[in-house]
Amino acid sequence: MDSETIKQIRKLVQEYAYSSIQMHEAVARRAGFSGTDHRYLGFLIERGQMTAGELSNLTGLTTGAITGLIDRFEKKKLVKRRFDKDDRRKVIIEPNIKSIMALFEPLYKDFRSMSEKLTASFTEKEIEIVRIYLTKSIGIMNETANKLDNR
Amino acid sequence: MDSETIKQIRKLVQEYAYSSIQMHEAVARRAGFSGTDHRYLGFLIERGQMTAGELSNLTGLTTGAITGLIDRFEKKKLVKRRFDKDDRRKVIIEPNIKSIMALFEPLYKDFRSMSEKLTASFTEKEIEIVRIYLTKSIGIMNETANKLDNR
DNA sequence: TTAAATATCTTAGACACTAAGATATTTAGC
DNA sequence: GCTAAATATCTTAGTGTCTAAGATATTTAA
Repeated sequence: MDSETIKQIRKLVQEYAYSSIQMHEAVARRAGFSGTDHRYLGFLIERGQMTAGELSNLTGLTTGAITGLIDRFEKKKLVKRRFDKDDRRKVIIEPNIKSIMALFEPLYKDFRSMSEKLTASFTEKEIEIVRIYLTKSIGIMNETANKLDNR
Repeated sequence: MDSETIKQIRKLVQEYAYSSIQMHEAVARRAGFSGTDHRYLGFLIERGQMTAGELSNLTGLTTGAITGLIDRFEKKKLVKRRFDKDDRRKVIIEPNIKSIMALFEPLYKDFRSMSEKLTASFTEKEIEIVRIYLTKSIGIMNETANKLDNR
């Protein structure tokens, strides 16, 4: 493999990350979220219900910040608080998938349609290459993040 | 193209975005940056010097926030302010590439090495597929972000 | 020459974050 | 069973970054 090619791909991956973040920020602004709340809703959608403490670990925010986060989401009826029946200290955050989706789906509609068209423009064999690339990259990024957070 | 495959890729792309953001956040924490400053330094590295106003447009922050941002970076000697010689109202932000790199490179070292190994594990033809996929995805994300920001 | 436009900075107030401690509940040792 | 320690979340005080509005400095255009 040409070292020039490797360099080119590295640059592309970096650009991809920035474009991705920019798009997420733009969506957040449109949905009326300040800062990072959009991302945390994403976690909740992706992983489903979790306790306040789990969300704290996942996001790196203190439990105090998480309390405020849940308050904001609850006020917008995007999540519900529920005490764990086996451990009443724990607060389970139940995302209201429907309301969250209804909020963001219109904003992602065009993106989704264009992305699907892009995927469909590849052959099955080609998209399998992309699939492998993405999967392994995700693994590498998670490993890096965990290492940096001493986990 | 199988609709199941398309769905799978969509999910993967989403997961990729979250892992990428998580890793960037972890790096930022380690480098001693609160919040979003890491990302803005990334813009400066990627695009090179720019005026305060350009950074304001790019980030969506007000000019007041940009003033504070540059102050923080300048205090850490990561950028320098310079007046544009043709228009002395403009403040050109000159990133100190060396100091910024020195700050982040150790944190990205392992990631970079793993990523390069991953890229090298594909054939030239395969990586060309990945290259096309990433390039077109970047285009789609930029278009989406611009549309949402009414640009 | 001067008014309008432009680019950045300043300031006051809003909001989310951390750190530390309070509260409520569970676990473990006796 | 009782009590101390541990755990999970919430509360509070203080900090930092953001926006909105207006100030300042410079350029452009009439």
